[in-house]
Amino acid sequence: MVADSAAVPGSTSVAADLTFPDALTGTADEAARRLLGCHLIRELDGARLVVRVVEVEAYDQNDPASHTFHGKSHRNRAMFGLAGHAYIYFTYGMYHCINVTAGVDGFGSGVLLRAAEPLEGTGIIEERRGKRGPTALNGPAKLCMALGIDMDLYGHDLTRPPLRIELAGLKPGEHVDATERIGISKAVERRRRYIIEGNLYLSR
DNA sequence: CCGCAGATTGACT
DNA sequence: GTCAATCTGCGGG
Repeated sequence: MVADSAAVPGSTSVAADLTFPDALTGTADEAARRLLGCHLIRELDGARLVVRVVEVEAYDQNDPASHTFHGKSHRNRAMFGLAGHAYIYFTYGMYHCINVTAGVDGFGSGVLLRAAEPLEGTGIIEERRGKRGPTALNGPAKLCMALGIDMDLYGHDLTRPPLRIELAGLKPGEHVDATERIGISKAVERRRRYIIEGNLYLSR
């Protein structure tokens, strides 16, 4: 039961004995690894939607690609708060993306949720998206569209409904890979995108 | 299959 | 004024 972290690429190790959100108070990379496989539980219009996170990216204040690199602002303030809350941003004039805040209070770090596989409410998710299969959830903005996540949930405590996270380990045989992040123009070479290798619901 | 343009708004070191 | 942690549809090979 110790062998887990040694088998994964990258330098950060992951202890399995912490619960959300205490497991996210370390580095963004540690938090990212711990969020892989977690369940996102959304109550929306009386329905219960559950998805399993399979792709994430780590960002923090020391990273030129991070929204927090230039310090605290009105837009990014949630990232500087306690771990386990929602940092949601609006981009390209029409999309929302969600991060789970990480680290200690006062340090701007978080984990972008990029892709997930549906576990419950698949029909509703596919109907909301007008798409079936992986394409309904395999991208950060798609994920938010599928689950009805927007600025109303900015700063939301993710231990509470209507949007909650429960940590969950990987399945036997699954393992984590670290790759370059997607869609950024700075610090492109940093391998802070973490995926469940080979999962069908990755964004690519 | 691939690549690219257009959409459309707000934040801004 | 610029540009963005994106997605989609369309046109070409």
